[in-house]
Amino acid sequence: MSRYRDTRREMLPATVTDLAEQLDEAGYKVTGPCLAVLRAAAAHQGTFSVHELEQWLTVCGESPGIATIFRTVRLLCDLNLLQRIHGLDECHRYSLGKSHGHHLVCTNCRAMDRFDNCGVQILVQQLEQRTGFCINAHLVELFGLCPRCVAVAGYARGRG
Amino acid sequence: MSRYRDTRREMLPATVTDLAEQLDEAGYKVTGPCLAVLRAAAAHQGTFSVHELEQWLTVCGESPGIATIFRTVRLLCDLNLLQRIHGLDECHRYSLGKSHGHHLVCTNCRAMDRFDNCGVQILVQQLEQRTGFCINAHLVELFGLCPRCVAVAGYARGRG
DNA sequence: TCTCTGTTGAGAGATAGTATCATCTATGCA
DNA sequence: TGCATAGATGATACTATCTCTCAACAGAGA
Repeated sequence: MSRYRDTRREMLPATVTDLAEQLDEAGYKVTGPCLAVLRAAAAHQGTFSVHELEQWLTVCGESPGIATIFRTVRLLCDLNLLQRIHGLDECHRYSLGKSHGHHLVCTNCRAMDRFDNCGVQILVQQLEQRTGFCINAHLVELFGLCPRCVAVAGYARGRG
Repeated sequence: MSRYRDTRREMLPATVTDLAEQLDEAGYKVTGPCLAVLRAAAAHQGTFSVHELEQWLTVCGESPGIATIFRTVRLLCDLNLLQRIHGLDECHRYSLGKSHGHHLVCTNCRAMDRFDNCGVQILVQQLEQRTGFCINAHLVELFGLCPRCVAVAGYARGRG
């Protein structure tokens, strides 16, 4: 077990503490650079890219190497503490959150809402019968405008 | 209108002819290198990457520059004749097909089935009410094993 | 304090994709 | 048929994302 629990716990926001504890429990050392990446991730509501984390850390005067940021992001993904967001055109954004969450992403401001029950079970059953596939994973992401952007821009809506 | 219709039509498979005609109708010249990329795409059942197209073309003794392949792929995407496949970890594969198709991809052999009605309309309505988002696009991709891979490997199934 | 083991970070490199620009080619017109 | 022109090509350089390697560093236990 790392020293993280003893020395740093009190001064960190809950999300960071939580993430750090899970890394700790998974047997990884929660070091300074690692903690910095966690803080950067936690500081970003909605979605973020690795580049954005790097910029945030630079602004804060902490800049672990880009390799460390990528490494920590990959680790968090492996532990299902971080989810990759699949955009319509890009796949280089992430959001903090436990496994099997789906995302509702604002295409204007990148705000994000998360939902769990995506209701594709019936579809999965139908397709398994029709195609003979054995379906064991799915990806459901929704895109649109968040209430604030709708209010600001008054965009017309359409269906994809 | 390009010369493509007059000179090349008879010697090409139907998929290629169809794609070429649509490029033609959209005002693009269907040249030799362009046609080669179309043939490469049509030759790949299921999904393919740009790198795979390049390799296929090289093997066939035709190798338009990588820029041309990317350019043609992007053009086909823009015209909705090609769809980007969002995998769980990668987003660098494509499949031929018209707009708003969803994909059921074999994670073992990359075989692909397509379906249109993904049944997320109810979910969209519920989420719009709950979150205030104005949802106008969605991404639904399913992953599993195709019948052949199921038969060969006898994989146990699980739910994602 | 020493040793061992895991982490960091710099840098090289892989992969995906774009931008630029000289050259080529199809097309329309005379 | 020849010419002018617009659009396509392809080589190359470049950016972005991400991985790999390895020496140096740091924490934990003896």
